[in-house]
Amino acid sequence: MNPKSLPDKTIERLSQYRRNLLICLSQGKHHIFSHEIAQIHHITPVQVRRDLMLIGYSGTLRKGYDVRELIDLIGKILDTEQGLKVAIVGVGNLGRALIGYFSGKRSKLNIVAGFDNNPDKIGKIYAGVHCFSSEKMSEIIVQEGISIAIITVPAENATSVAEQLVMAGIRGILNFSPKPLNVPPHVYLEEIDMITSLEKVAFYVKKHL
Amino acid sequence: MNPKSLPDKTIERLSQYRRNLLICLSQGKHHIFSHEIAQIHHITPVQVRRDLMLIGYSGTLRKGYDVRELIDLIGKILDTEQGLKVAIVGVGNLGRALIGYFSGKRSKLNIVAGFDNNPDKIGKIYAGVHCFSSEKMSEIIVQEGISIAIITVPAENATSVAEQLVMAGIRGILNFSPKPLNVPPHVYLEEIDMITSLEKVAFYVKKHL
DNA sequence: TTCACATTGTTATTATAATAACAATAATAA
DNA sequence: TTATTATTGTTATTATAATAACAATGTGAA
Ligand SMILES: NC(=O)c1ccc[n+]([C@@H]2O[C@H](COP(=O)([O-])OP(=O)(O)OC[C@H]3O[C@@H](n4cnc5c(N)ncnc54)[C@H](O)[C@@H]3O)[C@@H](O)[C@H]2O)c1
Ligand SMILES: NC(=O)c1ccc[n+]([C@@H]2O[C@H](COP(=O)([O-])OP(=O)(O)OC[C@H]3O[C@@H](n4cnc5c(N)ncnc54)[C@H](O)[C@@H]3O)[C@@H](O)[C@H]2O)c1
Repeated sequence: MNPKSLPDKTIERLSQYRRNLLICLSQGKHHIFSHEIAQIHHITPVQVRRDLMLIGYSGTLRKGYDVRELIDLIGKILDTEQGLKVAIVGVGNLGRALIGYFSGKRSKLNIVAGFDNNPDKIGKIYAGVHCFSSEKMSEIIVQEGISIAIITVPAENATSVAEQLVMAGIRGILNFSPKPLNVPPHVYLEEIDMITSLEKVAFYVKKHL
Repeated sequence: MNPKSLPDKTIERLSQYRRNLLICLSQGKHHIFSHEIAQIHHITPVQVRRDLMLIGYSGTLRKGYDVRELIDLIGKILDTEQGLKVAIVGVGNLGRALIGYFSGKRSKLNIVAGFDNNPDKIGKIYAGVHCFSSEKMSEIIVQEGISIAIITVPAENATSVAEQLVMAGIRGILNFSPKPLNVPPHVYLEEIDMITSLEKVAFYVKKHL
């Protein structure tokens, strides 16, 4: 029940379980077995039960898990009650795609601002998200109490943007630029490196060629 | 020297090393120490040396590693000589951003086709990449010898698209849809789940709040 | 009632990755 | 020349994650 000690990979899977449990619920499915959850995610039932054990959730023998209860428990672990505010820095091709994708989806994670240094973009609204000048970034982050930032600026500006974000009090960063970033320990950093992902696919394709 | 046995994480780092080594080279830096590579990626020098040991590369004592040689060796491991062809299925917001991002960058991984089922998009060219009807997908994949596919269709269509791709002989898939896919063992699958990544950031932010 | 068994929950083992410890050596300084 | 040191290369240890083994138990069939 102590979320401080949950394995990283379990956190990832909880997020995925929840998404698909919500779909189950919407289809009128109220109970689910570990092997059913496993099948959806292409993992083993043991892995599922172990994850649920770690979060202290018990199912009913021969009846499985209560979908609603499980969704709620995962929410208690992953979400904060009031939700967290998110900003996107760099409203370019990827930034705009992400705004469209994320905004309105998660009730507990709201994109409340975009920042860009291109005058053409400043003042515009994308999928309901206002794009501000990056000069006002620190100010707005503090004012609005934004705690998470998504970095989608070109690689050459990613380092300085990250520094500004840290200075402004951001607590978590999701970095899409291929530039490795360095942040102090109190800031959580997650990097999505699509070039590496694609090259990895290529490597394994080559291997099995 | 046997690339069959390289750890997955080493493969990822090799891709990243190479990218930054190319930048070093372009800046006229011809030799580099393990602690310099480490600093760029915010890892330990030991990790770097271990990776290089695993690929059988030796540096020179007190002089470090030859940047050019290292880049070439990583290329020998990650790339195929003739390169591999890549297709993007789903030329929507994300698909188009990716086309713009990837095309023309990597000489050994070329996006040679896009596929969509929306008539408005079929026949159009995005950043030099022709968008074809998804009905012609199998045909063109076989014809062109495309071995890698990037899936950027809506979740509800991801499963059927993946099946078609496997049937057409695709050997590696990079899936951006949040739908977990199932592919036979001879097809390598890499999934990028941005919702999970963002929720993970939120979890750790909450934890340290 | 009793037994079989489907399913959960937990512990033990193994696999993978990261870190630490240390051995080797060539360049430099004394 | 010899000692020092910066740096590489390798082995040993520890940490993390996945898998396997198995114990527990309520349900329903016989
Ligand atoms: N496009 C993709 O599909 C894709 C995929 C993977 C990674 N990336 C990475 O994401 C980043 C953005 O890619 P993109 O294709 O959207 O590029 P883009 O050029 O379309 O967008 C970048 C945006 O950032 C803005 N910007 C630049 N410097 C800034 C600063 N200091 N502060 C605020 N805004 C600033 C620019 O004005 C522009 O709007 C890059 O680092 C790229 O490597 C992109
Ligand atoms: N937009 C993002 O930033 C983002 C981020 C993460 C994940 N994703 C995922 O990527 C996928 C695409 O997102 P998007 O925002 O680009 O959506 P989108 O609606 O803009 O694009 C989807 C495209 O796929 C095409 N399509 C639909 N069914 C198809 C089929 N069977 N064959 C071929 N083409 C088909 C549509 O015509 C459309 O052009 C979704 O699964 C989404 O969950 C998107």
